[in-house]
Amino acid sequence: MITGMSPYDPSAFLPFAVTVDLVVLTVRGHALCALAVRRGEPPFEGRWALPGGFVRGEENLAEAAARELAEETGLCVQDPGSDAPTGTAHLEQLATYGDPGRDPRMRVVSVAHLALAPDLPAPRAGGDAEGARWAPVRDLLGEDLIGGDGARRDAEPPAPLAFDHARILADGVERARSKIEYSSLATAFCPSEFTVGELRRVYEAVWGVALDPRNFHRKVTGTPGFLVPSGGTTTRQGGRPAQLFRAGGATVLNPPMLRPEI
Amino acid sequence: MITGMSPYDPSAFLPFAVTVDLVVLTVRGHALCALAVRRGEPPFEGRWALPGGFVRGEENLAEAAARELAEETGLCVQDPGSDAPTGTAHLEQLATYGDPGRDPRMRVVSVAHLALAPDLPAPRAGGDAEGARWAPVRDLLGEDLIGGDGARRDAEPPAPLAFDHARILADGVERARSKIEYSSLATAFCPSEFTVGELRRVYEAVWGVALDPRNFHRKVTGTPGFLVPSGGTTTRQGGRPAQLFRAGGATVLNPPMLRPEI
DNA sequence: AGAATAGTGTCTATGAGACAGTATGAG
DNA sequence: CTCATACTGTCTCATAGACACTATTCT
Repeated sequence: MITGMSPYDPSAFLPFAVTVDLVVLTVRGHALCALAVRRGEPPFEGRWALPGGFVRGEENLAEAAARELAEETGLCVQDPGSDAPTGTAHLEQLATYGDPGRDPRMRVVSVAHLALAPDLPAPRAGGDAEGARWAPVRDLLGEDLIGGDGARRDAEPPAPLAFDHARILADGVERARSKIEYSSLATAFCPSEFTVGELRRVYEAVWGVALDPRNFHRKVTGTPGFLVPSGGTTTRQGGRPAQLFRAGGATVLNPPMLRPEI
Repeated sequence: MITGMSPYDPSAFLPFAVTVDLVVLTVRGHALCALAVRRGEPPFEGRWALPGGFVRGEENLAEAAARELAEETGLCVQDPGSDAPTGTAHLEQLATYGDPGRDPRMRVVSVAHLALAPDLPAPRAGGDAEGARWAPVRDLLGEDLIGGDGARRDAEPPAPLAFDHARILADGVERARSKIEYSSLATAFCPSEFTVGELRRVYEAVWGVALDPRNFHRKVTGTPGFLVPSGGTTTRQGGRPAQLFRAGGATVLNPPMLRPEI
């Protein structure tokens, strides 16, 4: 890493603050939602932001992100062996943002992480944040201004997120939309047992499209390793009882579940 | 970014050094190669490493990566408008590595970038690096120890890369292998004009497989926006003259060019 | 002529999308 | 009964992979 400088110039080393920011996504109702915290201090005081915090001296980036996630939501990172009381989430590194001036106070490089969680937990405000909530992604990004399809007429004007968090959130959402195509990650949005219909509603919420229930059923049950029947059935959605499944061992989907174009 | 700490703890802010490391890939002969520089100072003195350097105060991460790339190779980042003399390359952020102890001297967070370049330039050592070379990825990663297929019996023992650069390189290679499936990025390995056969050899080198020339031709010429004929022909590969193409405007390939499994 | 590469055509298996039709519960 | 959801089956079209065949150059 400290190689290839020409000429070698120690004065080029200047100290940065390094933080982790979290894009925590879940599906509530029929909408893709993200965790937002209200800022309790300047800059952007009172505005919504992504949760995050400094990386500490003894932890690596993934550990810092997992710690922040636990502080904000109580969620533990999915890890076979450690049984979590409140729920488990998928966590992965997203991208790093380090433009000069993205934080007016100092030079901050933020390593954003993406977390996918089931709907179970109620958000809990951590520490100095005055509040936390699950907000529909379309509200946070102000995507529905022209929307002819999504009928939204809420009073709340979409105050933009603090810092460059709108871009980070957009990048995280696009990563999630893309990854559930060719991986089994959509099950991270579901509780440990779920039906094919519930999994389909996850795909519909993340992609924002309607899917054919019959073709979807044939596809996901036909992909080896994606779903394993857990034996039980449920009728919590109404209608004929549906078979319950757990996530199978497969992480990569072959063939992929390509989202319909436009 | 500086939100959600509980309790708010200014002492948690400790200074990091932030660097960019580069995974620069090209196709030489029939092998995927990466740019490696020899370290001229401890730690890991004399060992091969990825090129990289500190992020300066006034530049963002992409600018720092582009500057390092130009210093090491003379390549300019692909950008319609700016005509580069030595050649252009694709550049994108890869991932960030920040484990404590990855650099024994201090806490360093490295934002790795991935660059894809055509074979034109000879590597030029920058500044304090005592040398630079294009090395086959399989040599740098020591992947060919058991290889029954790839006949390699070179004298050079694969001394592992310095720091955690082997992992960074592996991540970059995997990103490149995956991205040429569903994007037109493979053309970044080609000169401005190229034949279908040359493009196929790029895919074969990156994936390490043999592809059917006839199906490949039908596929790439049938994907709209991937290739546009430039009018000329060439016979530099021997055999019947081949039509020359340029990269089309499409960045995403639909349908994708899926690599054969196993 | 023979070797090498370029390019076209043809067959087959597989999967996606559209949609008919049946099964089983709640009210 | 009606309605909602679950599930199965069938048809058609597009595409991938395998491979025969022709075209054009070089040695």
